Amino acid sequence: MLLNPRQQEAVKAIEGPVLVLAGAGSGKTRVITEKIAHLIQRCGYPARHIAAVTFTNKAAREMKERVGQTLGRQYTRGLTVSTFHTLGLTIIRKEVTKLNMKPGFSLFDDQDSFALLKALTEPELDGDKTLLKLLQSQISNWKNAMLSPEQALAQAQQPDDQMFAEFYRRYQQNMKACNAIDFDDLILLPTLLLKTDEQSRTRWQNKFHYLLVDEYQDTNTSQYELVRLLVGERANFTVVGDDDQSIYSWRGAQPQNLALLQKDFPKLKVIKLEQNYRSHGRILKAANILIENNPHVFDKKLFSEMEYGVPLRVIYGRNEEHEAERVIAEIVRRRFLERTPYHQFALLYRGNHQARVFEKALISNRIPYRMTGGQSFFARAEIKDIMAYLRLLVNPSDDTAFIRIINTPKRGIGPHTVERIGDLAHELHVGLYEAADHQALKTRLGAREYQSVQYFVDFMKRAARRCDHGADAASALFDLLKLIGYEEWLYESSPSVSAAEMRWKNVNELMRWITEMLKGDDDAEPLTLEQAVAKLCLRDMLSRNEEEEQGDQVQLMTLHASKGLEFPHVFMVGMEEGLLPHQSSIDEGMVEEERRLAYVGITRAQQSLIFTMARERRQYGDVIRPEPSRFLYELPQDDLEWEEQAKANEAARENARASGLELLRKAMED
DNA sequence: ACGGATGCAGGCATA
DNA sequence: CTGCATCCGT
Repeated sequence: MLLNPRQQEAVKAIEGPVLVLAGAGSGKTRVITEKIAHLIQRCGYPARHIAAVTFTNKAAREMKERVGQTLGRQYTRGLTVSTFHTLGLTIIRKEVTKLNMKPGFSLFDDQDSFALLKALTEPELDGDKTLLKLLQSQISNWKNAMLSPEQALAQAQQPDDQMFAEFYRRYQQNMKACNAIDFDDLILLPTLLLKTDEQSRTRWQNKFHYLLVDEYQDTNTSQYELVRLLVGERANFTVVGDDDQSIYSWRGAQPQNLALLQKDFPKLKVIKLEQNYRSHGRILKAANILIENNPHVFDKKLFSEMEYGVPLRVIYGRNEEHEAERVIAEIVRRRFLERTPYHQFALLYRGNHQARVFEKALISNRIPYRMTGGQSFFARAEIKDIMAYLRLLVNPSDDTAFIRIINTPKRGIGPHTVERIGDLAHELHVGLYEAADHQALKTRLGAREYQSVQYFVDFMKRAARRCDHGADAASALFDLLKLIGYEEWLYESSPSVSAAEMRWKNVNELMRWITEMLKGDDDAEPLTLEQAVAKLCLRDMLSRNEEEEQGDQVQLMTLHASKGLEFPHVFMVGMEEGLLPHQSSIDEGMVEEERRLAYVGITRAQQSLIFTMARERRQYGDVIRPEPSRFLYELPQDDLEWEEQAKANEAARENARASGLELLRKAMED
C-alpha cells in the first residue's frame, strides 16, 4: 500500500526538527519505519548514525523487525532501535568512569528500591506501606524533574517534604554504596552528564546524526532534556506523538512537551496524520466525540474511509461474575455464528485485579486466553532469587541482592546473623558481602552461624572466579544452581508439586536465556555476564524468546497495555464510575487522563466494540451498586445500543408485529 | 536462634 | 486473598 500525501511528507521531511501528530491508527509505525529506510537508502545516512527511541521493548523489537523487512538485514546493521532506558544504559556503560561508577553496577527495579527505602527509613516510617509508596513515587518525580536531594530539600515547604527529601538523600547515598542505580537514573545520569560535560556531549552528538522518538507525549522532563542534548544545534530529528493518547502523566510524562517543542524549536515542522486505517466509521466517530470533551493543544480530527459498521453496544451483568459470563457468551456465540477466531477478541480493563473474574470464567469454559502484563515473569520469587545470585556475582556491593539470597535456600542464617553482618559492614564502611567475608566476623558469631556464612561466601567466590576467567560462565552458573540445591528447595517450599514444577521451569527458562546471551547468535554479539544481567534487569531480551506461543487465544490486558495494539473485536469491561474513570482520578480531578484512556481503548477496535458493566460489584468487604461510566453518556447515543433500550425496541417491534401495525413497525425500524 | 505453621489484617491504580 | 507477624517447637 502506498503512503498517503501526509505520510509521505512526514517521511521526506529530513532537514531540521519535525513533529508528526499521529492520530490512533494513522500508520505512524509505518511512517517511522519508512523514514528510517528513506534516511539510509535515499539520504545516505549510515545506519550507525541513526537512533530510533521507543518506550517499550515490544515496540522497539517490532520496529527493528519491520525496518529489517523493508530494507534487508545487511542495511540495518549498526542501527540503534531501543527504548529510552536501554539507550540510557548504553550511554552510562560507555561513560562509567566519568560517572564515578564501578563497572558491574546493579540495576534496581521498583521492588528493590522499595526494599531499600523500607530498610533505611525503618526508625521513622516503621514500614508504613502507603507512606513508603508515596516516598518512592516522590523520589521518582524528583528524579524525572532532574532535582537532586539538595535541590529537593531547598524546595521543601513543609516538614514532611523536608523529611522525604532527607530520605531521598539517604537513598541516593545507599544506592551509591551498593554500586546500584534505579530505572529513573538510566535517563537522569546520561542527561546530567551530557549537560555538564562537553566532551561527552560532543561524542554522543557525533554518534547520532538523526534521532526519531516514538510516543513522544509520554516523555518526562529528563527524557525531553536528553533528546535536546542529543540532537544539539543540528536539531535533525522527528518525534511522533498524539496528545490524546497521553496516559502516563502519573509517572512523570509531560504531554506539554509536545507544545514545548514548538517553543524550543521555532523551525519545527508540524505534520498531522488524520486518516485512520484501522476502525469502522462508527467507532472512530465515537472516539472523536468522546475526546472532544478534553482540551487540545493541537486540533485534530480523525477520519476514515472504511465502512460505517455495526452499532456499539452496552451490556450488563447482575454482578461481576455475570458480567464475565455474558462477555464469554457473546464470544462463544460469535465464534460459532460468525466463525470469529478467539484471537480476534480483546478484553480491556482498567486495573489488573479486574482480570481475575474473567480468567476464571474463561478457564471454566475452556476458552484459551493470553494475559499480557499482570504479574510478570520477573516479579516471580524464583526469578528474583536467581537474578539476585547473578547480581551479587557481578556486583559484590549489591546489598539488596545479598539480603535476598543469604538465606535462600535456607542455610541456617537468620535475621540475627544478618544483623551482625550489617553491624560489621557499617563499622568497616563496606558492603554486606565484603563484611561476610571479613576476619572480624568470626568473633561475633556462633560457630555454626559463622560456618554457614563462610560456606556461602566460599561458593560465591568460586563461582565469581569461574565467571570472570573461565570462558564458560554458563556452566559455572548451572553448577552454582546445583550446589545451592535450588531445585530441591523449590519442591520443599512450594505449596504443591505442580507449583514447584512450574517454578523450576521458569528458572530453566531464565537459564536458557542467559546461556543464549552469553553465547550470542547470528544477529547478537556474545555478551559478558555483566551485560547479560543488565539486559535481563531491563527485561530487554534480544531474540524473540519471550514471545510466548500465540495460538488462537482471547487477549486480556489493561487499557494501558493495549496502547499501540489493535483488535477486530473489543470488549471494554467494567465501564463504571469509580473504575473508569477510576475513583482516585475523580477525587484528584484527573478525569481528562481517564478519558484519554477510554479513547485509547475505543480506538483499539477495528470492527466491533462492546462496553460491559455490572449492576452490583463486590469491593473489599461490601457490595456497591455502581453508576454507568460518564464516558458512556458522552458517546454519540445514536451509535450506541444500550441493552435495555435494545430490549425495549425489541418488545415494541414484537407488539407492532402482533397487532399488525405496519406503520409503527416501520417507524421503529428507523 | 532458626524455621515452620498458623492466624489475622488490610487491600485495588494504571508500566 | 495474600502477605506479614507472631508464636511455638526444635
